[in-house]
Amino acid sequence: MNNIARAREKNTNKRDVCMSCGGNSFTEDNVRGESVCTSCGLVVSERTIDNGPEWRAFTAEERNARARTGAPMTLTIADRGLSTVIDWQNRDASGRALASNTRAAIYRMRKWHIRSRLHSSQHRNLGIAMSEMERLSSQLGVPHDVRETAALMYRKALAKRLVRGRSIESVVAASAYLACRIHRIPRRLDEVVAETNVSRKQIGYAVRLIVSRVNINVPLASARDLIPRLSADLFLEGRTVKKATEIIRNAEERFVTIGKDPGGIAGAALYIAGILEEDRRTQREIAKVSRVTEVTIRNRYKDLVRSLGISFNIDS
DNA sequence: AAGACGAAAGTGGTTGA
DNA sequence: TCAACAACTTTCGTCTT
Repeated sequence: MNNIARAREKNTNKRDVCMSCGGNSFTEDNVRGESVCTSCGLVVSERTIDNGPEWRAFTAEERNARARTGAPMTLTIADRGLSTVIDWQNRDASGRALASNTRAAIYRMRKWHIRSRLHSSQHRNLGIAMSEMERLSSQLGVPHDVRETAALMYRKALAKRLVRGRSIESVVAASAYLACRIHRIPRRLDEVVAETNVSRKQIGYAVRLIVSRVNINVPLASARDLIPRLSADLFLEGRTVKKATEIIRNAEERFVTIGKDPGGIAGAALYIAGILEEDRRTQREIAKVSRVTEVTIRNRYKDLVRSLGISFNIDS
C-alpha cells in the first residue's frame, strides 16, 4: 500500500526507476505503444515517442542516404514545373500538317501522357497524405504496424476516390483511427481529433465513409482493450485487473455491453473488481481516468451487478 | 468530511418516417 | 429533414461510512 501511495505522490514521467516497485528495467510494448516495467508490469508511459531513424544504417554512405533531412522539395507546385505539354493540334513546329503515321504516334503519346497525369495526381496526393500520416501517428505514439495498416487504409480510400471533395487530413485521421481500432489499441476519436486541424464532425464522417465503402473488417471497440491502460493509471494489482477482465467477458457474453460506452463498462468492471479483491478505488478516481462521469460508472455498476448476479458479502 | 447514491434536466448523436 | 429516442453528462440534495 505504501509504495502505491508514494508512486501516486511522485507521478512524474521519469523513466529511470519504476514508480511502483523501484525496478529499473523497462521494455517497450510495441503492440500497444507503451513502456512497461519488466518486474511489476507498470505502464510507465503510454505514449512512446518514436525518435529513432526509419531505417537501420551500417555504413556512412547509408547513413547519409537515409537521413531524414535533405534538400527541400516544393510540394506546392504540383509537378515541380517539369511537366511536358503535348499540343492538341496535329501540326509540327512550323505549322505543317503531320504525316498520318506520325499523327498516330502522337495520338498514342497523348493518350499515355494524360493517363500518367492522372496517375501522378494520385501519387502526389499520396505523398502529402503519407507525410501527414507519419506526423499524426508519431504524435499518437502508435507502433509501426499500425501505421502500415493506416497507410493501407488510406490507399484503399484513395483508390475508391473517397478523398475527392474531402480534405486529405480528415481521411488520414480517419485511417489512423480505424487502424487503431483494428489493432485494438485504445485511442479515442477525440485523441485523434486533438492532433489535427480538422473538425471532429469531418473526421467522423470520413470514418463512417471508409467503414461503409472500403472492404475491411473493423472490430467494435471493447471495454477489455481499455483495461490495461486504465488499471495502469489506477495502480491496480494484477488479480484485480484479471477479475475486471473476467467481469467484462461475462458481461459481453450476456450482451449487456452493447450500445454502452466502453469507458463506462471498463470503469465499472474495475470498480467491482476493486471491491471484490479488496483493492478498492473510489468512483471518482475511476471516473477520472476512464473519462466518464461517476454517474455513468454507477449506472454500469448497477447493470453489471444485476445482470451477472454479483454479491459482495461472501468473499473474505 | 469524503464517498456513494439517485433524481432531474440538458446535450450530442443515431434512427426511422 | 425532422422528431423521437437512448446514452451520457451536469448539477444537486441526501444518506452512509
